[in-house]
Amino acid sequence: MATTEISQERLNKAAYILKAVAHPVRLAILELLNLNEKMGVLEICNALNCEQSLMSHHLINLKLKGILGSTRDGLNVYYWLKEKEVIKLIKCIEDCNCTM
Amino acid sequence: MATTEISQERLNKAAYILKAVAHPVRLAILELLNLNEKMGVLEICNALNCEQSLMSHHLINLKLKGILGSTRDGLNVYYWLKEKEVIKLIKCIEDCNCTM
DNA sequence: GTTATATATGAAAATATTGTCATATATTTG
DNA sequence: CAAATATATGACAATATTTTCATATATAAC
Repeated sequence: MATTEISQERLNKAAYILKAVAHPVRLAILELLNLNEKMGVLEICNALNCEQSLMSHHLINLKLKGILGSTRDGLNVYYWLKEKEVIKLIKCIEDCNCTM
Repeated sequence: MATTEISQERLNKAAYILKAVAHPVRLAILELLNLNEKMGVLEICNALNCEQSLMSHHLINLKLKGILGSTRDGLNVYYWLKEKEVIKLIKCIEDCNCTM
């Protein structure tokens, strides 16, 4: 073992959250909700040009991990960015000189 | 389209880099190399209890994306953390209240 | 050159994620 | 209650990632 505390559980959690975010559509959702406070599902679908069912899957995925919150108001369900910290991840990558 | 510049290409790149990092073993590699400057492959394998061939795949993956650098010295190949910015990603997640 | 050691490679199997589609549920309106 | 609209769900197909294994390559020592 190495000199440091590289706990398996901590790394698993970090990877789990990173995976949740590591998808172009989900990143777009996060940025959108960072700008817009609260949005309905169809509104998000239209803004990101993504089919409703797929969008639901993505939204629920992010909600399950505590990254988004949601509330129903009549027919609509509104989502918002609950964990604003994740926006930093995106900013952070923009500072990287990683290659594609 | 939304009010903002949510460029597809930028999001694809961000997702691509996040995916590279979003794996417990690769996260462990990054932390290890953040602490240790330069390490040989077997050294990393032993520290992280991971089989050689699998480790090579991970290391080459990270190198390809510009996150690690490597150099051969005799029989050994040494890897180092080239893109230190990525460490911030891990720190960033630790500040999150995301659930597992 | 042969042997030993370290690392890389490629194919294939195992597993996980993503996308699609049909349909279910929830709510509102008439 | 029936119809319309918004969202969620679940199964399955498509695709991508991860792991394993056998083997290749590189270098060093003899």
